[in-house]
Amino acid sequence: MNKDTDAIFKALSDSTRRLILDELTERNELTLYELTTRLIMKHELSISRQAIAKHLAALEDAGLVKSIRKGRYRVLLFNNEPLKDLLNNWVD
Amino acid sequence: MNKDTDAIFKALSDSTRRLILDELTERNELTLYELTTRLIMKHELSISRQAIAKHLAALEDAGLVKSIRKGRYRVLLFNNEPLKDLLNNWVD
DNA sequence: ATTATATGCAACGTTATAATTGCATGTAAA
DNA sequence: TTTACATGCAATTATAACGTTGCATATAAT
Repeated sequence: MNKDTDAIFKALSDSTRRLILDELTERNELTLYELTTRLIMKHELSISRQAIAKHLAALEDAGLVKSIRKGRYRVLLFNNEPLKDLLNNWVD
Repeated sequence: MNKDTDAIFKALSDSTRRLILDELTERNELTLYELTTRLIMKHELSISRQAIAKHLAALEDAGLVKSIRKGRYRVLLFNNEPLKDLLNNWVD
């Protein structure tokens, strides 16, 4: 019942955040800008850049996304490590 | 992005509901009454029976818990089927 | 039948979450 | 050094989630 686990499940509970993870799985190293346009264009999502940035904050808080500054861009990296044993208590 | 997936992740996003799943994993076939006393006594949770009933509704909605009436009791059964391939898109 | 027990249902208040808007900062190109 | 572009931060609003309270229903025991 640790705090990290809670952050992970909370992060996964939103469909937009899961979509972000899907995008990052398909094509790692997206910038926030690229991600935003992809979500809006490709997935016809109507959402602001700021809203996406908040979702990313939640994902980073859970350790599911890392981000590094590259020039004026912020590059996003998916980290699935926290997911690996997440359901092991319930699924064999 | 289907509705079921959303219900499952939403169900898992609450720590009390995860605790309920833990209890049902440890000892299947609990009645709502037993579950309530266990959560309150054993885990020192301060929560009403009605609140637990709502959590169970969420878990049932996600297909994670089944319940059957037995006399005046409601017996709860854990079903981990919906969890089995839940993270497969992200974890190998 | 009456009483006790286990559960169901609905209205309400409080808090948390998602998203927007507006402005500020930092970096790159002209 | 302007100007454009990508991102960061803060205040606000709207909605959803969690929990409580009060009452109703159903089954079992006396």
